[in-house]
Amino acid sequence: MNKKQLQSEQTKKRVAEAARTLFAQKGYTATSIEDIVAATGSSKGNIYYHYQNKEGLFLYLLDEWDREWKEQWAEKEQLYSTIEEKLVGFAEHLVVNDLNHPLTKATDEFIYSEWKRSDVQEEVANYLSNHVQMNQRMLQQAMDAGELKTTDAWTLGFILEGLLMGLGEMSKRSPNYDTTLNIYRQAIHVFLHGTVLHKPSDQALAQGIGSQ
Amino acid sequence: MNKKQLQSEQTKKRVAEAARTLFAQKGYTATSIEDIVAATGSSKGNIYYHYQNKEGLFLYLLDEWDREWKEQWAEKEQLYSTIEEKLVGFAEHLVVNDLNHPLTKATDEFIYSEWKRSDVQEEVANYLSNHVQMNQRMLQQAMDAGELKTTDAWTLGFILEGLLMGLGEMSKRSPNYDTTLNIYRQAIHVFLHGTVLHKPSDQALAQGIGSQ
DNA sequence: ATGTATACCGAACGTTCAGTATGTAAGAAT
DNA sequence: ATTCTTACATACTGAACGTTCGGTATACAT
Repeated sequence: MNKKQLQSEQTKKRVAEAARTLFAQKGYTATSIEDIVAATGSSKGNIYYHYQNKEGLFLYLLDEWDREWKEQWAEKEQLYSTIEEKLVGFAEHLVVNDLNHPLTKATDEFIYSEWKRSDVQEEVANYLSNHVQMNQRMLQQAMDAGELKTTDAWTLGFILEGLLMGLGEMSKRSPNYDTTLNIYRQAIHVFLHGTVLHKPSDQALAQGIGSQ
Repeated sequence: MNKKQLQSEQTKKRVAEAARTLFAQKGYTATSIEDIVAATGSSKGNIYYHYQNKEGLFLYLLDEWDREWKEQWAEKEQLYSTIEEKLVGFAEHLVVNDLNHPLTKATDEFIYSEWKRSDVQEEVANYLSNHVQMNQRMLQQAMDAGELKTTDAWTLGFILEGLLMGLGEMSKRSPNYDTTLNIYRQAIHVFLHGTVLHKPSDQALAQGIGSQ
């Protein structure tokens, strides 16, 4: 690694970090290249030297994020044994690493602003599909272990993903950390144990015993 | 009502309808006032005569949508008796009236593109809060009727809203109607009955009876 | 018949912003 | 010592778009 190459790499990172901060603060569209120029002291031409374009710069940041996210969860996952622990841990991981990540909102904005472009749509679909499959594996394991009712694991994975994504969507608006964490935990509980009241009489009747 | 006023109202509606179609097809940002001009044959000045600005025009469309949605659900709700029927009906209503509504994506785009503006954020928060409260009432009724376990109805309403919103978010990408409807129904089932396998031994032990 | 408010037109403006063309200096290669 | 390449700077382009505004036509009231 040359002295020159080293310098170059550093400036590239400097740009990336400044961009991340700005995207987080102002959003994707509202952050202009000029803003990044002003924040880095670097020049416009230089940014276009290091990154293909504005979108490329943003996608670079998303890649970094995804990589880190996966690494961290892979480490954490091993710590849990039962499906309940695992799901709660997963929910917590989401709250900590996604909900509070600076780029969540900017990413949503980016996706929806470019929502017509098929390549973006494809990538999002891919990302979701991966997540659903991840959930599916997790749930299937639990089914095989006799922890969960045996049903279609893919559908269940889809529902779990929907639940967590929806909670995220809602929680982005109200930034109370403890409440959010609590809601996520309760949501996992609902996912596992449901909400209907099993009247003693019902169970008893089903088992051929008198009520009460 | 004058002949002139009538004409005026008609053109206003003509603009609204053309705008709705265009917003649905191209999204909010990508639809220019010029596009609407071209589609209506009306002029730019005329559009600004009838509506405050581009945003005002869009919000007008959202208002219409919301009004219709509420009316239709109010009618439907009376038809159900148990909470299970009601929730399934609710889910179906969402799939039919929201997921397939032309403005869903454009609305998301609009919200995220204007996500910095506090008034927009407030309105969204309001909208969500209303929905959660709606769910809360529904669930509280079911709790009072002994259909559901008695817990915090607000949290449960929040979770339900999250679940449905997340499923919507996911289903927007895969437009298979039947699959979507099926997933929603199963999601309601999970919400009500959970996913864990109640081993017979567990229940039996809890009740002090031998297994099987 | 005439004044007036309403409905509508369309050219022009001002601004924003991603992207490019061109220049240059310093380090690396020969 | 020279040439070449890399890394960065400056100035500029061109297009898009929301909004404004001076003006016109039409229906209605008096």
